[in-house]
Amino acid sequence: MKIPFAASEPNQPHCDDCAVRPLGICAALDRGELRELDHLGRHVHFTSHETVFAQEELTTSFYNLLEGVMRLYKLLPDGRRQIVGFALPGDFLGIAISARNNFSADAVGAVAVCRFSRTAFMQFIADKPHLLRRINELVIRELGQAQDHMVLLGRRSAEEKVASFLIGWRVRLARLGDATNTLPLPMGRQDIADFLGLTIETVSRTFTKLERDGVIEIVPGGVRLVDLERVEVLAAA
Amino acid sequence: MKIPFAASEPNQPHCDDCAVRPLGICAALDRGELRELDHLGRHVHFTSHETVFAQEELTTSFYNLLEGVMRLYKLLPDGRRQIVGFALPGDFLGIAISARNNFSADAVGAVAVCRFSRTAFMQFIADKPHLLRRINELVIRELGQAQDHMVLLGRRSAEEKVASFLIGWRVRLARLGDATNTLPLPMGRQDIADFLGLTIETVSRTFTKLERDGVIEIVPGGVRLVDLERVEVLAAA
DNA sequence: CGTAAAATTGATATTTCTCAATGAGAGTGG
DNA sequence: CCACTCTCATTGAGAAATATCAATTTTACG
Repeated sequence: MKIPFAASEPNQPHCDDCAVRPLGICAALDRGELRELDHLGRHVHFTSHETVFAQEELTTSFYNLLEGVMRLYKLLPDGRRQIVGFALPGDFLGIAISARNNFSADAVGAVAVCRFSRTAFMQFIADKPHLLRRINELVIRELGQAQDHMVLLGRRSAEEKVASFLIGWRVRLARLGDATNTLPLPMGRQDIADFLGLTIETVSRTFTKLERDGVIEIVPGGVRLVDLERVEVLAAA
Repeated sequence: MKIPFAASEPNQPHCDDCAVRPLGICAALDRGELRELDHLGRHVHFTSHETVFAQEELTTSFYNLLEGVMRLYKLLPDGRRQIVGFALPGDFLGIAISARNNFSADAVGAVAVCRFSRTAFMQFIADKPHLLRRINELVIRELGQAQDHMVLLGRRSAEEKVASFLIGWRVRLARLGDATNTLPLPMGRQDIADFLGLTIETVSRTFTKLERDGVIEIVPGGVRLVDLERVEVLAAA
């Protein structure tokens, strides 16, 4: 059975010993600001498949992802889904959002976040130019990734899409310290398909083909990049 | 013959009587800031197909588009192109760009821009929280559009893509005051194709089909939305 | 161990692309 | 003013990639 509601942590930890402290937003904060932030954030847990926030909803909170993976997606009225990104620890969700959410977000596996009230956080950053600049930087980086992804969606073949996905995922995990050629893929095939603009069958067939070609090996819960170089060539810069 | 180099205006106009003054960045500036900006910007003209800046180049300038249309695009090594957006008057190019350009930009027809030195502009905004917030807003809006476009590229049919494009283009022109059902399409079919992740032939066929169905009428230099409602249904919100 | 969900595989359908030809319009030089 | 040429758009026929539908197989989980 699933726990229906997100549980709030009883003993609130401090920013000082936060795992994602050197990542994302918090990296730009000085000692005093961190202390201030300590009072604004609350740790919240979500179980797999729980929705953290939904498209079109009024944005009441911002989230700093501490642990786990989230999928960020948009739905068409007829149910077609496009995943616009996967969030990893250190990613800050909400800055890139106006009064209403542009997309939905839910947990892929267990997730822990640091939640901030939107208004409180807005107030916190309002007159801190260095923080505003930092946030700007982060949003601009996201925009750049979005543009890269447009190229992938609009102009690449299924095989190139899958290869690019693996390379991109690897790079992101590497930045979190997990620098190995065996990639965990906590999201399902359908998620990958909806991220790459493909069907689940095409994703599955492409994985199989890459494995037959000796480029990757499909392992439980992920993939091993047998021939990294070749994956990179397929991803075609 | 084409004029090979962009011509710099001899008599520099003032922000006060700038056509795009109430749009984009400048809308957020007060009297004094505008006067300051007057000294930073230089008007520059480009002729059709001229490149304003190129992908990977070091970003030395920001541009406020005054007149005309620009296409913003990324190229794959093998020449495939994805247009990530079209810029219209009032759009500010550069904020969303880091040290190196994320994409190339060139003129679709004649273009006039107000050019700023990157360093001077950065200095200008550095300690103006209200301006930083405004820029944030604009980048976030762009990111939202990018995410919408991902849905289009990844999950929509050719017909839906074309219909969405027409609706989106109409909305943008309407914001500039041109609120009619006859849309000028200054960009060519290949540009539309590269924006929508289609081939030129598919775009052409889709236009023809929409015309046969009595939804649009293809006119020289553009398209008339005969049955706006139906276009909107096809665009499928 | 049994059941449900997820992934894979196969056969076929459909969409979109590719290649090739034709047609229309804009600008040029005679 | 009229051929001429060039580019761009359209159209057609066939090919290819990916989607769809259906059936297994595998994995995860109680």
